[in-house]
Amino acid sequence: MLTTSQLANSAGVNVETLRYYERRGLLPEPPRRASGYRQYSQDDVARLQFIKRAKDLGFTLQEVQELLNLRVDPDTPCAMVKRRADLKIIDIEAKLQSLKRIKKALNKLAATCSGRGPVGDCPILEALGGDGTW
Amino acid sequence: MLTTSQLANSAGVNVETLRYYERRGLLPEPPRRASGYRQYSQDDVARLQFIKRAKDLGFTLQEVQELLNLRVDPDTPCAMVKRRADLKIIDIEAKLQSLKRIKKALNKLAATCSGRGPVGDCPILEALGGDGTW
DNA sequence: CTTGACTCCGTACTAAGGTACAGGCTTTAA
DNA sequence: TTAAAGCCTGTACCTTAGTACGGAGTCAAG
Repeated sequence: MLTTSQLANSAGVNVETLRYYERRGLLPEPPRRASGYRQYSQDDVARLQFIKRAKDLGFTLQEVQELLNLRVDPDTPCAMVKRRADLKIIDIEAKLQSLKRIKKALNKLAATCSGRGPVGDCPILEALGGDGTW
Repeated sequence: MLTTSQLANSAGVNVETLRYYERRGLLPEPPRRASGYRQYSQDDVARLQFIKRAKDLGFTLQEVQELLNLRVDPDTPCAMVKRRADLKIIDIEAKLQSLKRIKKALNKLAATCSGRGPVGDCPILEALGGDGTW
């Protein structure tokens, strides 16, 4: 069982952020001690970490919530869950492609740099294919 | 040569956003016609598209600017450019790992869904390793 | 040569995602 | 047993990234 600040520290976020996430429904309301202090579990650590990472990947809190709520339950037809999951996968695949592109461009830049000779004005854009086609 | 709205349409962004990016220094000030109308080039299309994609990947406009400004020029020591590029690459590698993880989890969820049998309360978190270790 | 669509600039407003108090209890360690 | 540190709630404030005017000049089709 950990306290508010311990949970916050575990993910490197502000204590106030936890309350904000609770209000938004991203973190479930944790049990309280008699004093009213929140008591978090190890599950909450994993959940918070997931939120943080997904957010850093460009997902909005709304989308993060959708990801966390994707589950097989009696109230949601199986096919619908699958459809939603598949949509997210497509989205993620596009992000993977873009990231790999940028990474490749940076690698090229680093290599050019180690070498010699002039390069154009914007190596990043050039490395991305010149014609800007993704 | 394209007009403001043509450039905006090419990336699916608002016209006002272009002016905003120009103010922020993300888009260079384009040449003007006698009337004062902006004239954009094909390079600007590529640049704008890059900005949009990088933004969707969770980079802030500040970071996008840093990426675009990474270049080999006489005023920046080669080693420094390389160091910066390498740092960005590390950052991107972490993002790639996270994305792959989430994708794998979604695939597992979709598979579970197609099958039968009960699953836990939050398949996403479970699929991510159970113990939350990344 | 006019009319509707487009563009200009400056300024103000918005939405998302936090962040910071104030005032008042609770814990904990000396 | 008391002082410092931690936690509670509610409310107000902040930053980032746009978005939306208003008023005025410009362009292009009919």
